[in-house]
Amino acid sequence: MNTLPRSFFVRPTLTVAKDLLGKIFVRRIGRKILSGKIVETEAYLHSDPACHAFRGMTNRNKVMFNEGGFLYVYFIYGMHYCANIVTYKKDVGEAVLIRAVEPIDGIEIMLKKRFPHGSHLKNELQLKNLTNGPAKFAQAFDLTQEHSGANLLENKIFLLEGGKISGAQIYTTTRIGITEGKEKKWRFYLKNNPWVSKK
DNA sequence: TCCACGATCGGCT
DNA sequence: GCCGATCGTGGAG
Repeated sequence: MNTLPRSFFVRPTLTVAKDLLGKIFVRRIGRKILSGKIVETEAYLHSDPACHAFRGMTNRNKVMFNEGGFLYVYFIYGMHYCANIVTYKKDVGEAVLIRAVEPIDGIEIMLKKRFPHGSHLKNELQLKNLTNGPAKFAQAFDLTQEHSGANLLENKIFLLEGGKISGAQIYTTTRIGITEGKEKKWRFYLKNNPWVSKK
């Protein structure tokens, strides 16, 4: 499978948000590999008040002003991290939030990250709860502030071409957890996928 | 300096 | 369906 090139990310953000569905997010920790198929995304454009970059560059959001193909991780609600993929051109300030993935490789490691005090039982509920939400995905893949700014064309955190996704498999709707720009239909997910966080 | 609030989750009713 | 946890951020003063 091919690694996604810079040119994939340096395109209009709504296009990238849709095209990211079905792609494989990969994180290498030493010799171990964690991977999952992206099943739910949200787009954040610089002209949109819900976007962190809306009011210009700050210390928190400066990573968003890179050209497409970098990771932007931020801390939210005093306890969670969320991971985004920077999109479009340098100095614009746009990104796509990864809201959910379907786990593929490294499920045992993800279980330990998500349920450090839990049992070893890998029941169906635990499997689903692994990555069916933006902060759950970040925790399962051990993505924190220190990974913000990572170049997705290097070999630690990167994306792979997955199977083909047709437009008919994609559902388009409004974004979650915001008060401004809530009418915009900039959330995309794969129909009938159990890991999608909210129908 | 201060302070309201958030791209959430999990537990409880 | 509702609510509490918990703190960084940035806008206001």
